[in-house]
Amino acid sequence: MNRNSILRPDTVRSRNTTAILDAAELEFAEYGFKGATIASIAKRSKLPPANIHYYFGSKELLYQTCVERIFDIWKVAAEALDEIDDPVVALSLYITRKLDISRERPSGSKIWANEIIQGAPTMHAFLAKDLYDWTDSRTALFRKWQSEGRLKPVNPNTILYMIWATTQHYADFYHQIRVLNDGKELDEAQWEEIKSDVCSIILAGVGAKSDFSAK
Amino acid sequence: MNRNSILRPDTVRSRNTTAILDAAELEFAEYGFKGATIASIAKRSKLPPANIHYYFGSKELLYQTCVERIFDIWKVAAEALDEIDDPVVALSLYITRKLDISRERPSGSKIWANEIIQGAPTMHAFLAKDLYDWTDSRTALFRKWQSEGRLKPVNPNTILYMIWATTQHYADFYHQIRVLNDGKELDEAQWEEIKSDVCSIILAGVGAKSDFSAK
DNA sequence: GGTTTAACTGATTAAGTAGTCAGAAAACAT
DNA sequence: ATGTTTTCTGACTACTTAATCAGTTAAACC
Repeated sequence: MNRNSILRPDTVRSRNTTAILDAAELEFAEYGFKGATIASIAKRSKLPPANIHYYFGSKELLYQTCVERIFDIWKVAAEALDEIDDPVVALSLYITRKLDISRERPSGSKIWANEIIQGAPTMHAFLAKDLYDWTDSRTALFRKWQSEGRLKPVNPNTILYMIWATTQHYADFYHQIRVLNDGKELDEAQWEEIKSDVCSIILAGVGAKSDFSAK
Repeated sequence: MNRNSILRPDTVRSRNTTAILDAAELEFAEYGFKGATIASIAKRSKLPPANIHYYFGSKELLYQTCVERIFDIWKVAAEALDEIDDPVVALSLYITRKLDISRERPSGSKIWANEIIQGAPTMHAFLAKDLYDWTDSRTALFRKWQSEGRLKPVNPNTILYMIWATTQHYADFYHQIRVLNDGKELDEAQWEEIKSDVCSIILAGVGAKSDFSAK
């Protein structure tokens, strides 16, 4: 009955739970909670359906475990805005990290998108508490920068939303981007160009300036 | 209430098909194609489930009709970039229109998001043909502006993606935005501020300049 | 090697699910 | 009124779904 084995070595249990979570992440990302099926997750993970209930108890609990795993990854990117007092460096680093995550783990972003579209039935508490507080302290930082003339006076929330929207667009809408890229995957050089262009547009857009005295 | 009454007057048929399409739009937006159920759409539209099959034949056809109705609305916004040769005016108008649509018809944007997340099983032909061509001609226009020094030299696709991502974010992620707005709906003044800030950030970000000779 | 405990799964259940269809009800024509 | 066509729907079918559970296999321990 024990769960939550994001644990050590190469036990049968750890291998199976990881395989199930990986499969579930793809399935939930593609079809949302309602549209996903245990049978399909079982097939993707090459395990019998009953095994999934054995490890996770229910579809709901599997989903929650999936979501928690995503949060852990996103928290790391969020730290970029925490300790750096230079808007140019802080925003560039945050945007770059978020784009890296969109590239490497698009499923996480898609699950989040599905959740919010559906009105966040599962994540509502997280939104209203953790994300609210985080956003609040970040917009306070933006306001400080604005008062120092290092950021243009626009609504700080709008700045955050634009960064989230744009960076996650490269995960959620990757299929569309690939079609418009002549059906080809984005290559290394293109990803670098995207990072550079998005940073350039946002930084110029919000009028981000490094501290003059430090220059 | 009854938008887009494809059919004439106030017949039983037109009232019912509209009620079903409105209900279906909400349902598909929330749960995607797989997650949506005929029974739930029937309940939303206050009609018996068999009636939906009577009018639309199948879930698939209902979905397609839904999607077509959305395209018709989006095409209007797309025209903003068609005939205006001033990047400042053209981009402002396009962004403003897209934000208006996100506010008034968020379901359309959500259905689109769900479709793309799932790899566009239904809209793929539209993506690869119509959207591809439209995007191609728009990015050509951006390149022309760039050669005239009226737009910063960044990848034109990135500019479009940022506009799409940001404007549609206010539809797809409205729930999150509302939570971060202290649980309150965005009011008229806030929407105006968003339009103004988004235009300001994007225009400054891409270095949009009106034609000097015309000034 | 034998006993206990944990890991697993095939078969089944009960609750949805899209779609069908015979025929009722309404609209229309004469 | 009467007959005829169109519109509509309750009851049904065939299938999918999450979840259960009895029973089997494998591992752990002594």
